Amino acid sequence: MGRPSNKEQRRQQITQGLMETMAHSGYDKSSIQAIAKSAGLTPGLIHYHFKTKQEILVELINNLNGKAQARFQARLDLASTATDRLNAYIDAALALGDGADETAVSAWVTISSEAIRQEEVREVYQGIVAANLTQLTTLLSDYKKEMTGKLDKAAIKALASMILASIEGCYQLATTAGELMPRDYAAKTLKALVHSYT
Amino acid sequence: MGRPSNKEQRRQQITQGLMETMAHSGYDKSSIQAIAKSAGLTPGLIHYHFKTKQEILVELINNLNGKAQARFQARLDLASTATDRLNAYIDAALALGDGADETAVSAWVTISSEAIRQEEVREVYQGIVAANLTQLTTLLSDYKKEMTGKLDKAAIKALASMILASIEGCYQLATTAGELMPRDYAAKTLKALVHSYT
Amino acid sequence: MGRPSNKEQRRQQITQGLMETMAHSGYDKSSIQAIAKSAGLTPGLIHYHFKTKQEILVELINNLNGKAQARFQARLDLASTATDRLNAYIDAALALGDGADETAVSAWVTISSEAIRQEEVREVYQGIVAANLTQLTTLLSDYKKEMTGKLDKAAIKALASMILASIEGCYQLATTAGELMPRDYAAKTLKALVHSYT
Amino acid sequence: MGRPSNKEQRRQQITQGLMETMAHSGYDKSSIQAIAKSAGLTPGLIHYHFKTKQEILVELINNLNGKAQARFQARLDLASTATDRLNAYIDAALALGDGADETAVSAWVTISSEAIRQEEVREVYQGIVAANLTQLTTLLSDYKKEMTGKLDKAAIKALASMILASIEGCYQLATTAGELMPRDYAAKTLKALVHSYT
DNA sequence: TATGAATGAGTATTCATTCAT
DNA sequence: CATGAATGAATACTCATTCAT
Repeated sequence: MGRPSNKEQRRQQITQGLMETMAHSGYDKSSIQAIAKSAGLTPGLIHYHFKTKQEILVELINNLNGKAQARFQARLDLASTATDRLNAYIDAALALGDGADETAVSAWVTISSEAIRQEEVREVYQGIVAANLTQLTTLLSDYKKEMTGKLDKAAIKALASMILASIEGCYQLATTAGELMPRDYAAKTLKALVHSYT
Repeated sequence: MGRPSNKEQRRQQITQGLMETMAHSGYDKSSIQAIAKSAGLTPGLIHYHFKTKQEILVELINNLNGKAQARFQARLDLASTATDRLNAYIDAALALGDGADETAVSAWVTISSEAIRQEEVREVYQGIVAANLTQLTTLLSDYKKEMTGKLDKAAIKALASMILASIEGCYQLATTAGELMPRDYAAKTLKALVHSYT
Repeated sequence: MGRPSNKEQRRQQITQGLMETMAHSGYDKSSIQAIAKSAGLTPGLIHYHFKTKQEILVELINNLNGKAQARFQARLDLASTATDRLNAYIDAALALGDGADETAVSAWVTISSEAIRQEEVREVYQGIVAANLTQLTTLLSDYKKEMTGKLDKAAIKALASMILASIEGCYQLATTAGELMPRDYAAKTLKALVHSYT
Repeated sequence: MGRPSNKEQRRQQITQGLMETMAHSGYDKSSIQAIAKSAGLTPGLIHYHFKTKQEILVELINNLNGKAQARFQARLDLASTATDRLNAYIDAALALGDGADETAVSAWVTISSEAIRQEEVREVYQGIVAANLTQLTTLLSDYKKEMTGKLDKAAIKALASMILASIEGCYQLATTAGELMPRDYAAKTLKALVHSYT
């Protein structure tokens, strides 16, 4: 009895609203009123579903990460070798056409920058970075076995870090200076570098 | 007659003030009040020397870029081969101990993110990106000749872009998740990747 | 659902607040604080209902013009001849006892002066001037027919302009030097001048 | 000994500076810095010659009035009859081509409006209004004798007031809605009205 | 659930005036 | 006389959050 709950839908609407405003206005300039407008809701309702603005941000971060993981998993299902799996990771991160979902990429760059100053955001963000480093380390270890590469543990960790850094850097340059970048260079070049190295 | 000018000194003080507050509070939260406090000046005086807050930011960007170029030039003077010169570039960008000047690096990451939303900042930022791409392309072309590498023009452009992205990504991860990163991995790993590739 | 709207009432309160402060402090000195106080509201609420201070001013101009037109219409209903109608116009403008609504008159003088410097205000103000010139021209044409006057079109236009100028001038002197002016001279003298002329 | 004083010249420069900025920015927006710039001087020097901003305004009012009187006197020298003298007054005020010295007229309109709110300005302004009323009353009395007009003292006072109001109104409309006004209507129409009336 | 009115603290910017040189 | 650095108070406008309905 009573109307069916729409909490989940509303929360989705709201995080999407934040993502869109944040993509071109940044986090600070994404006022609750602006988010509300972008989500087609009213300011009061935002605070009915989220206690604070930061709470929306955290949920958005997790949403974006979830989608990225899903993209990776989808490609993983088609991969049979360790090389395929490593490529799947890089492609899932970069092969979207270097900015397929421009809004999401732009929002992610902004999130990285918010991680510098908001403790709680930093924690969530670092959790995601740590998870990705682990994931990449595993992928690289398997890959090394397959290739009888000579990398030691430290080198693998360093390589994983550099791959992650490159990906984040590509997001950033795609957002801030996309016009200056070559077409579709990112995934291809990164894969080539990694494969030549191992 | 008249009081001796101290404009240059004051402008320096102010841009440094912005750099420091921006490094841990971001641009929006770097209020004129905060900048003033950090610079040991009064808010009114800030606006006596700079018309707008954005003007301070633009000057800071140019300052930081100038220092980076100076670091590169210094290393360039010691380099004799094309390989040395390429290494000099990467080292100048990354070998500061992955965050020697943490404040400047953190400020730079924030600047990249501001480039998304402030037109004028974007223009300045893109100018610097373009200049660096050109610089790197030249370095890589020379390097290729020296190594009889097989890279074509497009590949060189792509590699230059990826190197720049990696550097920016390293700055970002150093700032947002420095604890998770290996010690001193950045310059070493990037150089290794590039050299194995060519 | 939701709180009942009181937008119209609040906007009225606010424009009245501006009118009062503007009448004796001018537009620039009518701070949002001052308007808020005069309206019995908080500064934040002012900006909830009006985006900018200028928007309040524009609404006030239209309000004042609306009231003036209403006064004229009321007198028009009682007028049967062209002479009556012309008198109705002048009386509606001036016969309020040369300052019956001193506050409104004073605010209007200030508005005229703001029209010099604020583009948007000027446009609205000129629209009202133009409408009044048209109105007066029609009144004078009818009046001329009734009186078999010898005025040509250009003379009527000039006369309409002079009547309007005289009215505005009366407002100004009433506000700035009211004590020096004779009692109730305005409507009577202007009507006499016009009638003797035609 | 010592350099020759340039006080008078400096004061002139400064009042002219105020006149110019005030003409299109109003009094409040005419900052000392803006006046200084317009006068080709420095802010500090302004306050060396004038204690306050208001003092500049008062001197400007007197300057403008002085010039107006001079224009009238010049025409008066050519006038032989009372009619000529009355025309001389109106022409001196209005025949400058309805805005010959646009800047001065615009500044004067602004001054009228400042008279509403600044006590000291109002006093000076009212002094000028009073002097003009007296002047006009005398002119009209003489004129009446010449024309054996039937105006009583009260009517003359009322007429003088209306003439002054019309002049001020013409200034105002010339400044705020000049494009809407007929060419050179002002002096001609006002003289015609007055002469038909007496 | 939902609306939108209301608030209070905060922000960039302006400016008359003072004053060291 | 002259410069221009410096200040402190004021101002329009923003916004997360609360709350009456």
